Amino acid sequence: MSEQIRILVADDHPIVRDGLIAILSTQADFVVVGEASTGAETIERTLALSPDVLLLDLAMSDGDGVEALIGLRERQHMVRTIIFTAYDTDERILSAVRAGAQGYLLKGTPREDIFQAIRTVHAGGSLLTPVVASRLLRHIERGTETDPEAVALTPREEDVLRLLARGLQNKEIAGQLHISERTVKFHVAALLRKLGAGNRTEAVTMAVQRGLLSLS
Amino acid sequence: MSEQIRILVADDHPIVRDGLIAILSTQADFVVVGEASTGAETIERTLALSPDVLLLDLAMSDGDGVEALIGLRERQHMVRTIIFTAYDTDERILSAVRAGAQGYLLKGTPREDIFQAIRTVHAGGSLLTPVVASRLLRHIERGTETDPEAVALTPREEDVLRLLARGLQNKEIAGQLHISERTVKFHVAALLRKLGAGNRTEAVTMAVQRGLLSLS
DNA sequence: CTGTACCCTGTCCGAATGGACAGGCGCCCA
DNA sequence: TGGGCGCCTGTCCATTCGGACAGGGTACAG
Repeated sequence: MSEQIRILVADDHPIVRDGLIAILSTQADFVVVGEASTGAETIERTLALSPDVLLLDLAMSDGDGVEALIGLRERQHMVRTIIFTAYDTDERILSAVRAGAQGYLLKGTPREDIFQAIRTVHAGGSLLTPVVASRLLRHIERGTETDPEAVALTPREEDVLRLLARGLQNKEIAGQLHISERTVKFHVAALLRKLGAGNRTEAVTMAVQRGLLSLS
Repeated sequence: MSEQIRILVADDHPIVRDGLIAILSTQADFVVVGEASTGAETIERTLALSPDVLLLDLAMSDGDGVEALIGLRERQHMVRTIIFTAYDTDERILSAVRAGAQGYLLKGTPREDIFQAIRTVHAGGSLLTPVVASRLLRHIERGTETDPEAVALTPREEDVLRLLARGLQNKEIAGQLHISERTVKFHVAALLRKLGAGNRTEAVTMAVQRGLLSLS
């Protein structure tokens, strides 16, 4: 049994964790060594347990799964990681891959494919579905960091975006952030340009679709 | 063993189904008699298997879990139903309760509470978390159907809302729907009024938050 | 020190937005 | 045969939005 793959399951839904544990337990070469329901727990348990593979949900209650992954990388912890998410449109998948995830799985994936994915990643391989793979390829082909699909918003732009989503108008946003209305328009214009949106409404929906913004 | 509660699990994520089956199987008085991954399957299997309790996800790949429930009610099938969803802000929860669901559970619910909920509902009780319960109470206290929280959009308004979310402006929406720009403004105004939004951007985010619109 | 990125501010202007009037047509139900 | 509702259309107007000019300040890396 020394060949078993030691797995840590990180997801904020008990059901999903139980589901993963249940189906992973049917495989003789898998053993789930721990669970985590928050980003902080994920870092802590990974450091403590040193699993072979980390199954990580992007939507953790205390912030982002990507943050947890970046936190681990900063601590030089190179656990092989599979992102486990409900949507393949989530921009954060790309962020996660950049942060060192070896692959990702949709929650709709058949269980056999999940087993195979874990074994592949554990064996040193990586695993991406066509959608993500093609987006990454566009990165490589262009050989550039300036990918219109992968915009990096500045902190201030995120502030404006958040208020934009709440339906505030420029003047109100200016009041909230203690800046002039003109400056708000400056940041809004930057958002439209970076997101490729034609107006503030489209900017908000596109940001949501890319996982840059969550409507709480 | 004739006292076992026969359960049908409907969710479009295999993992969630497996998770439910796994934890439900630990209870001697539960038996999962079937699974469904789409709304159509849910109706079909419920009619075929007549489970005691239906665990139903709101987000089914082929449309709405609520639709499946309404379809069952139209066929006079009164299976006791628990909605199983990730968000408690979803307007569809209220729709589901109106369609005859006895309760709902968040996917973040601890497994013991899930067991208890199933037994409660099977025993003829109902089960609502404080958030949903209070919203329903507001319905009853007001004794009215005109609940500002539960707006009913007309088909045309939904058309406009969908295009609004894509960032189209009035003139473009008019072209898409083959109506005048003025009429678009009429429907937009109706949306703002019904949703209580101050502008189109807020209307879109509020609609998404209430489950009236999904950003595909 | 020079470049670069981020943040902030201004004026001017055409276009889009949303509200306040007002009205017509078809359908269904009491 | 009303009345209600959904859907459609119009004009007028104040406000908002977004772009096209401009520019200045700070912080940090090479």
